[in-house]
Parts: sequence; C-alpha cells; structure tokens
Amino acid sequence: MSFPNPHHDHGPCVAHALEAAEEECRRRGARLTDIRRRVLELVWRSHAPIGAYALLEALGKAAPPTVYRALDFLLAHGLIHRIEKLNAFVGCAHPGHAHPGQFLLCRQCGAAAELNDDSIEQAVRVAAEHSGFLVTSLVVEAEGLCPACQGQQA
Amino acid sequence: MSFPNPHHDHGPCVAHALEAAEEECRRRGARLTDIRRRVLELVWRSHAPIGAYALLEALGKAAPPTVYRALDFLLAHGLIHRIEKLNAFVGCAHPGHAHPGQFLLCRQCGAAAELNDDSIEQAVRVAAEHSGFLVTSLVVEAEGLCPACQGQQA
DNA sequence: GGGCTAAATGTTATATTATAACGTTCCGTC
DNA sequence: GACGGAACGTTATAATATAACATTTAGCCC
Ligand SMILES: [Zn+2]
Ligand SMILES: [Zn+2]
Ligand SMILES: [Zn+2]
Ligand SMILES: [Zn+2]
Repeated sequence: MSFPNPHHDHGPCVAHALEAAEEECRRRGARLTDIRRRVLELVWRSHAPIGAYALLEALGKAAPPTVYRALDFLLAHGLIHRIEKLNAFVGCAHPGHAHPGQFLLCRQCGAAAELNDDSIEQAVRVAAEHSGFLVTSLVVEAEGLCPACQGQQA
Repeated sequence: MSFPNPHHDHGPCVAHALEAAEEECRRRGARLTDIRRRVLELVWRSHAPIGAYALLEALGKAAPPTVYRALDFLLAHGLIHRIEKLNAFVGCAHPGHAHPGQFLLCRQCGAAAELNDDSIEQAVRVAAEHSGFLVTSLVVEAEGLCPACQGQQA
C-alpha cells in the first residue's frame, strides 16, 4: 500500500510472494510449474516493473513465447499485473482477491507501488454509469515522484 | 462526456476539432503543418482509437518517423491522447486546458469516450498523498461495454 | 505400470510498435 | 539572399509480441 523503501531487505518479500502464489495455485487447481515459478520470482526480485525481454535474458536459454506464456499464466491467475505505460510487469501485492491494478510509478527511480483504493474504482464506476457504460476492467497508472526521489529533486 | 452514437454525423465533429486545433496552435505559437493536420484529421475521422501504422497506411507514402513525429506534436500540445492499453491514439475532446486522460473503451465495438471527472483524479491524488507520492501524470482506462453493445450481448 | 489425453514447453519464423541517425527541405529573420 | 532552426525524408534497426507447429511432460484411467 505504501511506497517500498528501496533499501529494505527484499528477500522475505520475494519468499512470501512465492509462498502466497503456491497457495493460490493450489486453491485454484492451477500448476505453478518451474518456469512460471522462476518468472514470478524474477518479477518479484526486481524492485521496478520488468519487461518481458529482460525476464527472457534472466531466464537464460529461453525463447520469447516461453516467457510470454508464463506471464499470461501469472496474469490470468492474478499473481502479477501488467503496467501498460511501461510494457512491463510487477508482482501483485494482494493475490487471491480480484481487483483492478492501481499503480504509482516513480519516473525517477522506477519504483512502483500498488494501491488498493476502493474510492478510485468507485469514482470510475459512477462516472461510467452516467454514460451507461459497464466497466469490466480498469487500469489506473499514476506517474510522478516517490517520497525518496522528491527529496533528491532540485 | 457521454458515449457517442455510432451512427451520428461525424463530419461536423471532425471539422470542429480541426478548427479548435488551429485556434489552440495559434494561441501557443505552434505550427499545425499539413502533415500534422492530416494526422489529426485521420485520428478524428476514426471512431475508435487508431494505431500509428494504420495512420501511416492512410497517409499513403510516408515512413514511420513521419507519423510518430506528428503524433508527438499532437500529444505535446494536448490535441490527442494516447490509449496505453491499445497502443493507439484518439482526439482530445477538450483541448486547451490540461487534464489527465480518462477513457471508457468498449471491448466490443472499439468506441472510446473521454471522461472529464475531477473526482477520479481527486481520488488518485488523495491515495497518492497517503504514500507521500507526487502525481505528475495520470492514466485511467476502463474497459467494458458501451450502451449500444450491452443490448447486443446474449 | 502402459497407454491415453491434454497441458505445457520447445522452436522457428514473423508481426507489430517504436526509435536512432543523418541528410535535405522549408520558413521566418536579418 | 544568406543564415539558422524547425520540420520532414529516408534508411536502418530496436523493442515488444504472437502465429504455427513439433515435442515433451504430467495427470489419469485402466
Ligand atoms: Zn494486485
Ligand atoms: Zn523514486
Ligand atoms: Zn482530453
Ligand atoms: Zn460498443
């Protein structure tokens, strides 16, 4: 919910996310295969949203469809989100319950924070209803400066 | 603000948009050259968000940088918006005063409607402030079904 | 376990979107 | 009409994503 300290110990975050993913896949009867697990781990290890080809390189000997298929799986099961502005992917902080992706993206350090704010979704829904529009998915991406990077600005 | 009727006479919309663009460019001391004007007209003629390469084809004898440069100009002067989810562009309904792009995108017919709802922006700003984040630009893209397409669904 | 089936992965090629780099033309200014 | 910066032309290439089809793997029934 809040912005991650860039110097915090990220290991436990990754471990916790992987465990939650295992759990969620069990619950859903989905198979978190080795490749999918490795891609998810790489996504989490990265402090910033990471692109498909960066993942590909990190994986080593794979071809594009391999990583895109893994990403499709992780997206379908709500374990990651796609950042449309960046063509990049980031771990979901709240897997297991459906929610629209809402992100704060620091244009300085690249860090991303996931919001989970019902009032944003509500505001969009209300505005949409005024047009008779039925919302089925929602992208909210705010670009700006994280707390750490505001200090460093001139 | 409201969803456009797909059968309305679009000619006047396009003409009005081009006139408003001329006016806005005059005000800003910016040059709406022939290519830029043609790209803007093509964007407006399309009822749905249109991609750079579709514009390129419609232009005829141009190369990619030509259309991307025109799009950059139109974006910079607030005459069009980019739809991140679609890698496509759409005319701005309210040029001349700065605002974040907020769109309703019909997944059935492709139509797009621009919102101009302060409460959405406010909700994001408030949530961001709770994280100490300073928002400088905002993308809101809701996918779903427009009024016309809801009727046609099973 | 052995065969069946569907899912997952491997592999190759290609589509789609976007930009780098550099030369030329156009236009307002002096 | 020379100058200088903005706009445009042209070629090549980068970055992102998918199509199509072969092969392997994993769960399942018997
Ligand atoms: Zn999430
Ligand atoms: Zn930052
Ligand atoms: Zn607008
Ligand atoms: Zn529709």
